[in-house]
Amino acid sequence: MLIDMLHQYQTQTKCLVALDSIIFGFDGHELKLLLVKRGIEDEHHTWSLMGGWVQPEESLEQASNRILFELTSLTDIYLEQLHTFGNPMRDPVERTVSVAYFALINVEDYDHKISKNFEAQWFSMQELPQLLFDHSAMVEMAIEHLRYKASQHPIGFELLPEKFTIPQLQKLYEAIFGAELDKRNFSRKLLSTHLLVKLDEKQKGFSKKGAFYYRINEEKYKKQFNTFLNFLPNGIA
Amino acid sequence: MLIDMLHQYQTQTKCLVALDSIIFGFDGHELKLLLVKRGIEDEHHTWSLMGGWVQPEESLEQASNRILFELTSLTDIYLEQLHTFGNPMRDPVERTVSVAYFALINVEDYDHKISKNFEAQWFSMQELPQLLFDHSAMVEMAIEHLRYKASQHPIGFELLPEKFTIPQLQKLYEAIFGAELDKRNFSRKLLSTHLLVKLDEKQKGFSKKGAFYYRINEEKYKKQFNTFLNFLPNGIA
DNA sequence: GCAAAAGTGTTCTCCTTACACCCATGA
DNA sequence: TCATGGGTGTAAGGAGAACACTTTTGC
Repeated sequence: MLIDMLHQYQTQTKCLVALDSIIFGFDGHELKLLLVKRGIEDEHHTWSLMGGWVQPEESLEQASNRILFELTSLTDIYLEQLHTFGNPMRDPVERTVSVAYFALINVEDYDHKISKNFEAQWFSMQELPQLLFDHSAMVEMAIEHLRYKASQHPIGFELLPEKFTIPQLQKLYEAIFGAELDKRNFSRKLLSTHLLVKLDEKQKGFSKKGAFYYRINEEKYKKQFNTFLNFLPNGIA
Repeated sequence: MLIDMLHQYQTQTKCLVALDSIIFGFDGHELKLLLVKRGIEDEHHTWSLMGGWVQPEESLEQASNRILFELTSLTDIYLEQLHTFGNPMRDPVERTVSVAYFALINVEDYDHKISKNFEAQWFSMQELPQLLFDHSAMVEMAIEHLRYKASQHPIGFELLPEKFTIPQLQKLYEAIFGAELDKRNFSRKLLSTHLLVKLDEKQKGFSKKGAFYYRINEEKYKKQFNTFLNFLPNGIA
């Protein structure tokens, strides 16, 4: 027995499809989340994730890149689909299915380019305000995913400038996991991947000795992306 | 500057929201995929994933459970959201965003309960037919996810009957990964989790000696689900 | 008694961990 | 010269991998 598909297309109720971005940033000390203010009748001036509607002619990936660009003017951002949220009551205005993407950007890049069309602000993960709808659940899931992902891949790069030092990267990992790591073991494990290229330049102004900058070996990184490593001591996560 | 949200709700074009299920099964030897025949004008009698439309009053989880139940009459199935597919051209009839769920069931359970409303069939993963739309990409992603998940959690249970033997579970893992595993190391690693309860009963009829049945310790399993283990020799995956 | 699958133990190696000292530099 | 953070080496313990023989029982 076959399903009469064409009939079904016509009788189905359609649904609004939105997209929300969980945007993580790192300022050198703390992990941060980028939020925007939204004005909605009942809930005026609530902070929320940056979001938007999926347009008729664009894919979800395109929509997520567009929406991120509208806010930050950044392209080539690490962006990954996280989960789709579709509870009928999640948006009290009208039923909306929202596809959540999570993004990693470095705060420096962003600050130059912020769009004035939005009232946006970085929040420490420790001090998040009340969020719109089910956005808190999205953030929760995103941080969990970030932890998992960072524990398996050296994904932390994406949150740092192109040139970064190993101590910076370590601080980032410590911020993500809320735990202290041993610098000797961390740098050994990291360098053993051969994904980092040491530069001649040293970081100035922060420490007296100065730490060497590294950059990522893009090619090798892409090739090895699906290689599972283990960036964490066993006790954590 | 605030976004005028209410205005935006009214002017957005809506979209069909569907759901597709990648249903894995295991028959003791091979990993299988459950497909249904769909009749669509241009592409008559194409095999496809089991799918359906998300109804106005139901959540995505509810929809995925309902759709699976319609086909298999099974409840309490392992079901997990995989990814949402939204390319504008993925469905030539009309733009449809599809949320893919992946499901694990054991073939025995299913065979008694199959609904006659669908023409459904198990396919070996080695011999999949051409699939509708982007369903092949969904299957691809699902098998990858199954491999990852199985490498970290003893999730294979879900594909087996309630009582199962360790050699059965090993065969399942070998089917998932397409690799042979050492039975001594496999059973040691598995038993070290203390997630299995040995039963007094032995499997009859398959081997002469007979293997002891085990069942899972549900409580412990749920508690430890997020514990990452490592069920695979390093070389694999 | 033999074929076929079940079940079990040990050694070696490598990765992980824990831990402490010297180095370079700016003030 | 001293304070601050950067950078490296090593020894001990544990987990993973490789590997072979005994057990059970249906035929």
